[in-house]
Amino acid sequence: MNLKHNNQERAAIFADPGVWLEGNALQQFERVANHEHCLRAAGMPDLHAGRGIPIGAVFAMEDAVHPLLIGSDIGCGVRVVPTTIRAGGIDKLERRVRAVLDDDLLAGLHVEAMKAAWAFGAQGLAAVEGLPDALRMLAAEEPPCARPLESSTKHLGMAKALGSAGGGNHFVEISKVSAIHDHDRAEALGLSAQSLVVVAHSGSRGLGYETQRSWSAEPLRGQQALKYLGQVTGACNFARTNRFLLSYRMLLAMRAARTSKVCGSLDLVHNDVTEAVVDGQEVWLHRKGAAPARDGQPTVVLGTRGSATWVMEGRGNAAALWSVAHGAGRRMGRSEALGKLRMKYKKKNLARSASGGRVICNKTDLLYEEHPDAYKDIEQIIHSLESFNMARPVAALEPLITVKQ
DNA sequence: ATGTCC
Repeated sequence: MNLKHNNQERAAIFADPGVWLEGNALQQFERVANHEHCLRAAGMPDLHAGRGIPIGAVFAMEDAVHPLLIGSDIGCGVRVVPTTIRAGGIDKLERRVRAVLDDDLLAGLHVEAMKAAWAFGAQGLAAVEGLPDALRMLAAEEPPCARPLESSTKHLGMAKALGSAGGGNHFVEISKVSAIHDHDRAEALGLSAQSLVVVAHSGSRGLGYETQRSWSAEPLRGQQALKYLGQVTGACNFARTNRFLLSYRMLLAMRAARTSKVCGSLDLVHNDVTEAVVDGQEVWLHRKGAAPARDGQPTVVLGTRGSATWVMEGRGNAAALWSVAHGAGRRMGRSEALGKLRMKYKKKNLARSASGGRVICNKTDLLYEEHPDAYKDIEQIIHSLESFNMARPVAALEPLITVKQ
């Protein structure tokens, strides 16, 4: 690769030789890495092309914050909620999931919930009177969030997006712990063999989209940067709350929406900007589809609806900018997947994945675009993360019921 | 990705 090197480690892609990387994605990565203020760049093994900016990468930028590197889905991430419920009959579970999808989770308190979400994250829902008691009790267990500088009034129109996954690769699912690789770590996280787990992948919906739209493509410094970062904080709080609510809905279906049945939770943001020190220098760490992987801290790498999601333990690899892949990474673009997979699979066969999981999705195109075949092999991604000492496996979560709506 | 193009 033709990268300007200050030293050999300045920009690198952390993927095993066997991991396929699309030429366009490599070009996009190279272009950002060669930016004059990019101190370091790390490409994850799930690197794939985005709209100008590659997805599955981390960029350490000196001097300024670059909203363009974050894009519209500010605060996008993954939540994992382990439970004490043992995997059982899937038919009954699917019926219950379908039943709860019609409920109004927020009981008509969308605006109040959104204000609380923006300012305090999921914990804020505990203080919203009128919400269901079970929801408020679970919310009270949530960790506190950073406080944004501004209020949320500008984005109140986005309130109704709270509690639904959105489009694209977003989903909420019920999985089971199908394999445990590190018993001590798994136990510490509340993950026991064959127990049910909720996995939610979603972001800040239209709120992040509007935030991004309100800024130009220019890098931000000083007061401008602070203002943007405050909005990122609010969008991240909103996105975390959204994942909390998506998870809560699945917990309701599992009859597990109470603190005694929930074994903690993980919530990892893979699309944001944070402060860090790289090579002794303060930088803005832009994560674009890359999950944090600090030493000894848990992280999550998403599979597909037909392959396992992995809970891992970060190794704090500084060369990889303390990050891991956020998922399997696309092998095919959306239109490519639509074209190729429509030939290969009949629509009626898409309601179940090859591994037997159920899929609840009323958009036919999305079923093809997000088909497991459109993604790289998750095992290769996990192996890459191990071989580069970025993270090590803790437990595999096999999807049982995937909801995309 | 997007209260997403009608």
